[in-house]
Amino acid sequence: MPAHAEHAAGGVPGGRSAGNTSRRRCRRGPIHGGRAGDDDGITRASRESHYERAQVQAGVGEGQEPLRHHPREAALAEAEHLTPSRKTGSGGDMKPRVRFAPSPTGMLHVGGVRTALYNWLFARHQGGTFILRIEDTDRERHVEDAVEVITGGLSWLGLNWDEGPFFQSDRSELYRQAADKLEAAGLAYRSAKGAEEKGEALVFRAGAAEVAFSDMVKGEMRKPAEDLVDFVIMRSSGYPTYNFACVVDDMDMGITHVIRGDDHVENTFRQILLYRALGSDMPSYAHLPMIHNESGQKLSKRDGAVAVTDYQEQGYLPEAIVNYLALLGWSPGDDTEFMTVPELVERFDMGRVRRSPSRFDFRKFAWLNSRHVQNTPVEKLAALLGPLVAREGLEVKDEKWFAALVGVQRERISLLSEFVPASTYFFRDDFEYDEKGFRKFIMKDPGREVLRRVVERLGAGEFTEHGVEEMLKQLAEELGVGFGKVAQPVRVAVSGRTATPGIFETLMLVGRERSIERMRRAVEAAGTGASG
RNA sequence: GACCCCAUCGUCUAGCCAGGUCUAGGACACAGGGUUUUCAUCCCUGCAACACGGGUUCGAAUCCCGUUGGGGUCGCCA
Repeated sequence: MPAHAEHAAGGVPGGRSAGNTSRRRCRRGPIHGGRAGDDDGITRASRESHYERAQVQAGVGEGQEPLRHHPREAALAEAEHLTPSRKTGSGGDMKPRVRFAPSPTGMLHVGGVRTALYNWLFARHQGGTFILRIEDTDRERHVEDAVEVITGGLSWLGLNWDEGPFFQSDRSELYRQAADKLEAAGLAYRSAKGAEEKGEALVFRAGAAEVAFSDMVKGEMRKPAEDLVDFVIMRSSGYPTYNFACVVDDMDMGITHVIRGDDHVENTFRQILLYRALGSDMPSYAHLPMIHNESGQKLSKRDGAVAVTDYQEQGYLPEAIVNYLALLGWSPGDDTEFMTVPELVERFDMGRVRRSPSRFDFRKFAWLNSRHVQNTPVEKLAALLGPLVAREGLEVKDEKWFAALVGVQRERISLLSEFVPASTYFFRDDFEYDEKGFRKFIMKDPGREVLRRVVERLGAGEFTEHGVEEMLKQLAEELGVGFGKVAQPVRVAVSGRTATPGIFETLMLVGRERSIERMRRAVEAAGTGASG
């Protein structure tokens, strides 16, 4: 890993600076006038030149071009240049390098997952690199479990990373060096003001220049100098603050596009100041709108299920989570909503990300999950459901039988967790009868009569769906009643419920012997008037 | 409060940048109906939105300004 100072000062090819500089220069003119790589960065940076550069970059002064009319498109157009065809210059690999940089809090939040997903989709769509970096500067002392929650969650979702995970806690030297350079250049000063403990923090001089950037989703963003104040970059404890570590790392890792939640826009202004001071061009930015809860606020732990593991437990499929989260703030432009992961990768486009926040809608999420459940091959679904069945103490004695069961229940559940409760009577005989159903279909005519005759005939004929169908239909005819009058008593007797899969499939799944036993038992219960 | 961002059915959204083809399209949810052995699926129908006010224009959901509303950020947290 190259030391960051060399990287910044030398304009090392392969990093972000070489390619972006020329791009910016030709596309933006003076507003974001290229300059990184033209000088030695922090080694020669005096405070004045820092400010001058900033002014030029910010478009302050006479004869400047007004802001682009469609800044968002400009930012997007720039991102488009990161295509293989543009690779030929001396800049080396021009493909985007993005990162997901969560802090190890012990859970992977859906908002974080959405951020990770958009980074991942952006990278995969363009053939770029997706990097995982753990932001553990010092607050949380590197809890191993917390990291596994993140890596495990991303893996489960299929969001594989190409580099990392890197840990900020392992990179102190890098921050130290960068901080020293800034201090030596007079761009930062020591101060004990507001110290929580003894000792001095290193404070960065915000300077007197406006900061502006073109966001890929929000368009032109700017902040006047007077709204930017000095801020701490190195704590008195010797650890870097978030903004500082983030910039140093993004530079060092050659991050070309920073894609994160828009709760970071204020940080972005400060971070841009740091790029300038460290003599680097800045990356492109995409600030994603927040995901809100049902009351319209930023989704937080208080809103119930927000961790991926919560959804995992409730029986959401990873592809459904990915699909739903992708749709929260982005759409492909036509009416397509159900999409597989490869389709998402194919169609994802930062230019179609919305600027306004969206609410998390559990109903639609569940609906989408049901679509994915139905789209999942039976064998795969059976493998997923097996453990859930075992967890309830139920036993799968026959894999083929289980696959058949999964096949009939697949279209009836939207969450995997619904499978077991909906299927218990297929596993065990000690179910109770639905009170109303028992009275209506078994106590009343022709309930008992139907069951007596079915018991007689079921033992004899061919026990196949077709054979049973013939038999039951003939019986309905004999009794001069509709088919429902025959099917419902059988259904309640065999399952205890009024709603089950098709009666023939249900009978096949329960089996001949057990079906007969259950119907006898129902007749008996009806005789004693007990339905329990 | 200051600064920043946002604003189409209850929700997710298409349309907006390149104004007319929009009596605003789709989806979820909801209501009604149909298919059907129950459930589910499926099909049909319905309900339901351009926040408000100005301006520009022959013409505005689309462009501009303002208002209102909502959100975000204001840490030696990330």
